Amino acid sequence: MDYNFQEIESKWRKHWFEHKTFTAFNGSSKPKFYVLDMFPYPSGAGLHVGHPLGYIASDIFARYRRLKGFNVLHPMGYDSFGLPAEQYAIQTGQHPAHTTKENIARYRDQLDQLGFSFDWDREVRTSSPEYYKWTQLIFIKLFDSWYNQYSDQAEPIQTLIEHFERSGNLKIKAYTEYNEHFTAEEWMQKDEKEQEDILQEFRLTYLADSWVNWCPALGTVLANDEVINGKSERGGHPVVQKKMRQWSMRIKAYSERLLDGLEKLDWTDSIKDQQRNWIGKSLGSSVVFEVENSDKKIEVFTTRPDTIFGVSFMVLAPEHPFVNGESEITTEEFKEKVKDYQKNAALKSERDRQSEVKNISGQFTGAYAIHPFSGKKIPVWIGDYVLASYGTGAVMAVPCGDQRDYDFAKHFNLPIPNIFKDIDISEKAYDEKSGIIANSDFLNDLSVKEANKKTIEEIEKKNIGKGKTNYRLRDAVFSRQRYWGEPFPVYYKNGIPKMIAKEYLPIILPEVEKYLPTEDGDPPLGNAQIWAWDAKQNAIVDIEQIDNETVFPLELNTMPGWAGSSFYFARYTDPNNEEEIAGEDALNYWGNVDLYIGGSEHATGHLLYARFWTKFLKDRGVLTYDEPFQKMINQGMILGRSSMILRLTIIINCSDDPDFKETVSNYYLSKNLFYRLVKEKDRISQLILENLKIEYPQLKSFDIMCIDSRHIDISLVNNDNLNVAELKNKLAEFKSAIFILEEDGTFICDNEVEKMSKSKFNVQTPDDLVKKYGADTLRMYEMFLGPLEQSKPWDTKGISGVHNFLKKLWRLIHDENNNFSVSDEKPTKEALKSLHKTIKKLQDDLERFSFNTGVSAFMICVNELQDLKCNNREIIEPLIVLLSSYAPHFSEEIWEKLGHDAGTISYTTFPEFDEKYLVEDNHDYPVSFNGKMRMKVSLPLGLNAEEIQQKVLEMEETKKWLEGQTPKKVIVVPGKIINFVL
RNA sequence: GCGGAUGUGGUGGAAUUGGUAGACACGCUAGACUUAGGAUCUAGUGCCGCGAGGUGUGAGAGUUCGAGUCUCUCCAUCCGUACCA
Repeated sequence: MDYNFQEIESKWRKHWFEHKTFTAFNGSSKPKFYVLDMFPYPSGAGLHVGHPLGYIASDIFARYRRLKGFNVLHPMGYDSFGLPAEQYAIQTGQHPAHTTKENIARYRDQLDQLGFSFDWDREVRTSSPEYYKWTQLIFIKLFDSWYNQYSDQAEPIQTLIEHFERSGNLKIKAYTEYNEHFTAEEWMQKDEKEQEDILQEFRLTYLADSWVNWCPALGTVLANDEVINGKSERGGHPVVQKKMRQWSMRIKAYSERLLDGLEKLDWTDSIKDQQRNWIGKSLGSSVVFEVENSDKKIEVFTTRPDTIFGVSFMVLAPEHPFVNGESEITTEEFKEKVKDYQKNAALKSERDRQSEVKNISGQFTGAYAIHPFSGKKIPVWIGDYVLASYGTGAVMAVPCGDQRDYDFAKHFNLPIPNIFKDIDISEKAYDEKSGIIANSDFLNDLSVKEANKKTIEEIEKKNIGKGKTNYRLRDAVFSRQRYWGEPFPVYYKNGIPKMIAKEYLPIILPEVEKYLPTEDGDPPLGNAQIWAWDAKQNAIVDIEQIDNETVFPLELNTMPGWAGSSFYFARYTDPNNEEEIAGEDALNYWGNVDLYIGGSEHATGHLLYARFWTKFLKDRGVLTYDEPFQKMINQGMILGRSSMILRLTIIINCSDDPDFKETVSNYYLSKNLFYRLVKEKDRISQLILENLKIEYPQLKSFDIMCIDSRHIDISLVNNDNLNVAELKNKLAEFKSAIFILEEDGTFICDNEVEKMSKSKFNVQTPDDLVKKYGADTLRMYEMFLGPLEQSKPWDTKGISGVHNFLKKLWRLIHDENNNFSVSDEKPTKEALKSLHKTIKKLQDDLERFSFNTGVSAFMICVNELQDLKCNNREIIEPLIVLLSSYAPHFSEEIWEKLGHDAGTISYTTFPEFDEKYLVEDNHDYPVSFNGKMRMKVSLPLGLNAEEIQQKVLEMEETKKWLEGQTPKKVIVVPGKIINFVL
């Protein structure tokens, strides 16, 4: 073999490792550049070919920036807390720390194989105590903060307490949903518990009974983004609503800043829009409706105050306080019916409610509200299309202007007053925000926009509401009933949560016997024996010692997966700092991430939470920037090609009794036979019969009942051809299976393109390909596959093309005996042109992250050099430097052979592009007549438009095409095109 | 429903500011070398046509001397999200 990639690659991997070639130093006269990948969760399946896609891209870019003279930070780590390790632990009893360690080792091996230029000295693991110490510290800081809306930032809770002590909460403008007022005296009279209850309304993390997505199968609570279509993201188990005491993050306080911050980020519109929608800002107004014969007032939020005269009924969420418990407004007559309705609604999980979008349900409460302007009586209903968790949990229904209200009104025969001038609402609601308002007292003849403004003015004048902004974003539940996560630095003194002081962090995850919840339904940490806090000794002690005097119970929940990943980017900049998350110098030097590469699936999870924490940490002086990721590229998913075999379920009859039937389901039909099953039924049936007869000689009749498909391991399949013998050998269940083959003796599988997953047996690991073609080939091939941001099915068909390119280049600079050989002669003009064209193309491609066309540029260049038989040092050397970001091992090898110090190619400089080599004496102008290209003329460069026109008009060929006509106009773009308009 | 994308040969995909559509690669066809080829090299390869030529970027219109690219309408596929008042 002439290009011995295996030898070359292991040589350079070793060299880089031993020489720490890619260590990044804090502080340098060079400009900085921070390239970051979303760190992986180290799953048991190892890396598949989709994982490295983004890493390869970021590595190419990091190496490119190094050549361009930047001090590059390019770290890697592991998001190593998570559910799979825990579930594995539940099944096998293996400690998650153990499996996590093993998985990380495997990941590291696989990553190393690919020649990444990570600075491994900066590795972080979210599950290591040295790291989660900081996660715990941030939690404490959040607890110790409130959001001051005057300064528009988070501030220490102490300042709020001082304020309460001085003047109560009357003059404060804080982010909270607490709406009672107290004076300084009243504050001082409250006991510790009462004070803490109030403070919890302000703290940025707080305990609350909240409706949570409870997953009975996993025995845990899930965040909204961990629930997909009413099922858990992991495992797909059903999720129901449950009220639990949970830690929550007051992310809502940051709604506006999270929205604003998007403006200055260089992210795709798609992700920005997803975040905008998630935050869901809407402008409108609150309006208070009095209730007849009651002192209760129903507050609603509406984005359409202009439609206030179209209100014909009101709807409360079934969970609304006014239809529950003491403050109930339901009349005696309807109490029973309302209770029934609520019971039914509560039984429905979120999923059921969703799937019943079209089903309209509701119940009249017997109560009436009073319209604030017309004074009319408005019936109050409850209905589950109104959500308790959005707005005030109550709506003023305007059936003529909102389709849902319209449907509700039609269904329950409620009036639908029309308040739009010249609009027909007999079929459906008119929900456009335009038109003229009618039948609306003081709003008549106003446009929607004017009426909106006018109504808010009137509402505010009457003091029954005010202009208001509402956000869809909800506070993030932060507790998980799991073992394998960060423990909270929290203990409970008589039910009051207390933070453990910074000096005693980290609070290390205790050992447990079982990873399942306890019998009482406590989280797994409830199984820990050594899990109580001695507040005097400041130490974790045995739970037996709990006396609630000096020894207290510790929090049993752990933190969610997104905790550790919300600040890791900052930790990389100063990973060994034991005093702070990162020192000021490191923060100031590296700043935020310049380029972040990862999947778009984290749009409303990780990417939102990381932004939230960053803004918070900036407020509290921990970080120096308020957006973590300046530019982001979202790589597409690499899909797998699954192979499936088609299974027949056949009913057979082997006796004379027609009712004596048996079912067999171990017959498999080759794909092409299956597709011919309809057309050539008899022939295929005959084939099946022949096979059946072998096993059932007594067979009288048979009938195919159904056909289904089963995933099988793609390693047993080659070009859709199943290796039947190996399958039978490997899996016992197929030992006695019958495979009905094609005429040529093969068994063809069906296939489908879908997400790679262990359960579909379609995972392609990079290992085999690295073995067969080398890491450089795989790196280039993954880039060559197509635009980085596009999802695409994995397909190895084209890999030989990329491999050939490297072989070709190798041969170009080696003689027949595989000895390195370059010419020291001056290169030809053509060769220089080819080189400089490539430099320019490559640089442009890299700057716009077009990695696939970059690979093509190399191929074109090498093809040209091969045609020119050019192996001049002056061409090869810069070309190798260009190539070093894509194919680092190959390039290092040649670089050394060219006489440079080993391992120095990464820190040489990117070749300078010189336009002079591209300048041609002549340019082939396409000449078109009326826009149609007819001929090409070669003209010297440097002529102006007029001269070009003159020259072309004089040509015989031109005259032929003009056929004696005089052109109306001649368009000449020097260096580009000549067009005659006839 | 709403939001975002994407539609180009047999296939993956190029075409950066409107200026020679299909670069590059796979595949395929033919040939050379070879004991052999899943090695290497040469030529060809959008479609129709012997050819001149015609035609061609999901469909239809428009702007322009000129449109894959800009505008409008529609269709298809994928992703995200969903009773948000």
